[in-house]
Amino acid sequence: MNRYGLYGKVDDMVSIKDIAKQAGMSTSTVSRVVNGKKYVNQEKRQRILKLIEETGYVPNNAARSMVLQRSFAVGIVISDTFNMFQQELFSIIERYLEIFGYHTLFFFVKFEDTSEEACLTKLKAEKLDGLIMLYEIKNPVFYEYLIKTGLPVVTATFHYPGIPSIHVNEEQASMDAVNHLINLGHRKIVMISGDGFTFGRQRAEGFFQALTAADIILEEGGIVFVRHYTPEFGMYGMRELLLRKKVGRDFTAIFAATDELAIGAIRALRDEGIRVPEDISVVGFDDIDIADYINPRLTTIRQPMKEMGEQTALTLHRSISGETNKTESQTLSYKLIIRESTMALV
Amino acid sequence: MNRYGLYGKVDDMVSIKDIAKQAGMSTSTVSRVVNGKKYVNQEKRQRILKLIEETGYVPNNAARSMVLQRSFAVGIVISDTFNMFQQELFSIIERYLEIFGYHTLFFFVKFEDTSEEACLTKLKAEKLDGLIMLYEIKNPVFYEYLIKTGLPVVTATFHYPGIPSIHVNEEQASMDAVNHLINLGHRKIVMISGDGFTFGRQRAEGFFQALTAADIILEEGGIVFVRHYTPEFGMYGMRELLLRKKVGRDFTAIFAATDELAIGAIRALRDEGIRVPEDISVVGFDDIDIADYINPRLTTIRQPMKEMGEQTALTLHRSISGETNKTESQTLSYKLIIRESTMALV
DNA sequence: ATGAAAGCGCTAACAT
DNA sequence: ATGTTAGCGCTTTCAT
Repeated sequence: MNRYGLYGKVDDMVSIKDIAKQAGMSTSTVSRVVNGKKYVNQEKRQRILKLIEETGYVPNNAARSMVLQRSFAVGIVISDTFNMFQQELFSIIERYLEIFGYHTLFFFVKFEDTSEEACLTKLKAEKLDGLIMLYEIKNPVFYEYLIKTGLPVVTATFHYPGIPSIHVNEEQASMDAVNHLINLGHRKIVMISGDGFTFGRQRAEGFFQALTAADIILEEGGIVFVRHYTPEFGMYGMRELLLRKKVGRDFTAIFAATDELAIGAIRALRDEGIRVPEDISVVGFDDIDIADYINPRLTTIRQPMKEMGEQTALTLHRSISGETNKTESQTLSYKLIIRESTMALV
Repeated sequence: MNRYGLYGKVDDMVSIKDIAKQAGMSTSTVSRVVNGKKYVNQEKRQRILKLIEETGYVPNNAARSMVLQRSFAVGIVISDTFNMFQQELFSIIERYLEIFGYHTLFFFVKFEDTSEEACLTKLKAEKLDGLIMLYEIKNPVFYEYLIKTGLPVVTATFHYPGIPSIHVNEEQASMDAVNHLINLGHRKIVMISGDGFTFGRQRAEGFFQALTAADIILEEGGIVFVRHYTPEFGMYGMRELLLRKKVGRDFTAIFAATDELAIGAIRALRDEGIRVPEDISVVGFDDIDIADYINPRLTTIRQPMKEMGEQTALTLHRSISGETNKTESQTLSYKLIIRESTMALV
């Protein structure tokens, strides 16, 4: 190992000094050119530009970040097992962030307990301009740090007191989903949700409320909470429900807290020869891309992903830029998408 | 805007100086403690450790990266519209990279022409320890730069001359997939692939070869190349095929270059009332998680994702560490997974 | 309009 | 065992 890099090759990275030397000028002048400042002679500017072009010079981020005391980078905190909805969302966010001129740093948090702490440590090591949270960290210390340092933050798909968030009214949306089932004549409705995050509880809450509003009494064991919002766990959840309840007699419809849960549930039903929607209607939540391609095509709640991503990035950008228009949380509108997985009770 | 950060709050980031001052020692000593070096008095070490704990001090990455002339970060170049296979793959890679002590920087490349260039520029701005490519950059200049600088690189799922890669024998695997169909009695087989990347052509090549080996002549128009490997384009591709060919008479089976293409194809077939596998057998490629959950469950080629991810990370790590055991490319073994979407021709 | 010099936070070589 | 110092690449006063 030598100063030219670990792998024993000469690090022929060109620096601002190289450009300056070759141009016969000072680094200050080069810096001015690079940053498009005024007060540089046109000829010299051209010469430097040419040199930059030829050498492929790009300013070093770390050095830049040091002097400027900022990184032009925003962090995105996300589950390392992000689901399709989250993927689509962060792809959109990332694209907007790039438009606004930020780099994006991902902080994947794993399901283990130590991971949230590790995430905070990694965060601190960067001079982030801002942070977007797509994963609901549980440890309050994390939020305390964010608030203490005054780092601009926005959360999406969940809310934490004192931090602007972009989200949908989960309860309301879930009520709409369940009401769709009720309007179709279903009275015996069960649910699969997850115990992991707030949205899982909120969606369950909406489920309860819709039932209550329709004077339906949820039977004992009519809801299961699984560990992850994946097809696999949707399948497990459905199997559990099937053990507890008899199709037709005990339930004719099911509300899954996410599309992926719904997909797993449908498979479990199919494994038992139960047809969707003829025997059981299924409604999901999120409207991930694939929801329109599976068999049967899934009835679900569409979250306005594009708008969510855009607003999340924009809100953060405004917060970073110091536009102090008290960026409050935004509740975006969702939409019930009726497809093939639900039908009227016969 | 002030020197305390853009957003007008005091940047109470603690630095090594703060710790040193509070401890009444020099920054060198603190640095030694932070980096677990020897030659520090036990008492002092304890005191410093306590201070670090209390203040929540974490060394600044940018500064570290500057002196050390390396970042402890490896870049991952990936499509901004990465598919499920790629997602699963990079999640695994990211996990191993973390185990090896690297940060991960993502470089999303978009479909636009300018994006590859922009990616290279962003790359240069970082003092990366290494690079993993999951997206097949077309511009040779990119590779030239990598080779010229001697940056450790490994590509996964594709190969570029002179750069170690981790992959599967795409042609062979495709031949196996098609042979499965042939063994089932199918002789009239069509294909949907994409024109984007090498693997799309390789999979098509395997398709041709399997046909040739079985003395089957591919009819004109029996293969369509779509723009993206998504369900949506799988649907378009299938519709095109349906326009050209008559089910049963002209084809009884289809090979899709990816599972996502297969999923879209199946939906297009269903839209026309054509049953899978009764009327048409379908085989995909990748074995993404969802392949086992859709209806019908998909017959496909399983790529050894876990092993690919592990080997990719490991190979890069070795390359960075200077273990010069000429890390050659590795061809990993795949497996045909037979599920419900294929059946014997009746 | 341009350059010299200081300094961002950190590590390592050198001195003690 | 510990401190002093130089310097990583860059930007920005401050002179000129």
